[in-house]
Amino acid sequence: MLVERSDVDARLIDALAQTAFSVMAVLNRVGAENDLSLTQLRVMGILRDRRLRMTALADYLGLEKSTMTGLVDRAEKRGLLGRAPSETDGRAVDVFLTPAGEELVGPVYRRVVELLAPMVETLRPAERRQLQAHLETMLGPPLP
Amino acid sequence: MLVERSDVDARLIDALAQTAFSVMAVLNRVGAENDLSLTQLRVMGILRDRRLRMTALADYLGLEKSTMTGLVDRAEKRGLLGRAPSETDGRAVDVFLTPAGEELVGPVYRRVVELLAPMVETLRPAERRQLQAHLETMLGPPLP
DNA sequence: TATTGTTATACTCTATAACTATA
DNA sequence: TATAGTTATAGAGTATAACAATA
Repeated sequence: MLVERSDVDARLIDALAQTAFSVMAVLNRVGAENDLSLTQLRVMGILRDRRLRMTALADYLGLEKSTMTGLVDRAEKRGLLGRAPSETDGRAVDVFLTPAGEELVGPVYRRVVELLAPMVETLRPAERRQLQAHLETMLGPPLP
Repeated sequence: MLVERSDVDARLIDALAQTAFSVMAVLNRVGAENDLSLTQLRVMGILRDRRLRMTALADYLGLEKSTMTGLVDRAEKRGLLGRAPSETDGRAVDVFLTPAGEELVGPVYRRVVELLAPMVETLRPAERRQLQAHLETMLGPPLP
């Protein structure tokens, strides 16, 4: 009998999906604790050390430009994000963290680490290093 | 200098979060290909081999009962899910996949595997087995 | 002409609060 | 009284289509 894909792979993929849901649950929870949606949390994380145009953000997140408009509108009203016209392209708009946004993103990040730590701590140090290496291999090179 | 948590752990947690976003992107995409939201996709996966009450589903997904009502309403209108009064509790409602729902869930699952396979295949077989074992350790025992 | 971003519109997801029916 | 589920309502996230301003 032919097998297209090994059983290990199917179980691995199940485990990846379940892990993804567990991690997302934590991110959603931390978001909720700070009145941030998952997407807003993500935007703030991305802008932590970058300043990006609306379109670049939309592309990175896989969203439409019009969706970004609403997302940034709401975060701007709360004083977390700012908009500024691009210096080099009259059509473009740069988005960045305000000081209040920067003040929020640090504690939020630490809270995520705090909540995910118990999961990670079920593994021994050597296993953690292996897991990290394997995940990083799967993810490929990071953003510049 | 004191360190509260090792650097490996912070990087591991970053890798876990990024992996989660990558997996979610695939699940969202497969959902979109089939006009299913992430949550509906998840409900269908859960009901693949179970029949659950509204409240049990809501608890499992971390949603309010009222949210489940709308979710199941829409899937029921599309003929994917069905409702039936519980045989043992006059207040309760069981939710289950219809034949059309069952027909959809198989190909959807295979499509998810197909799209996640390239990621997994960046690892060698021995590494995949390690990764699977580590993820399963972190996740703890599965649902009965 | 093509690209950047916004606006208008519509639908889904989600929660809270009030309600009905059953336990 | 407590629990299971629905309804009503409201806000956020999302996409599509049409638009204005700039390249």
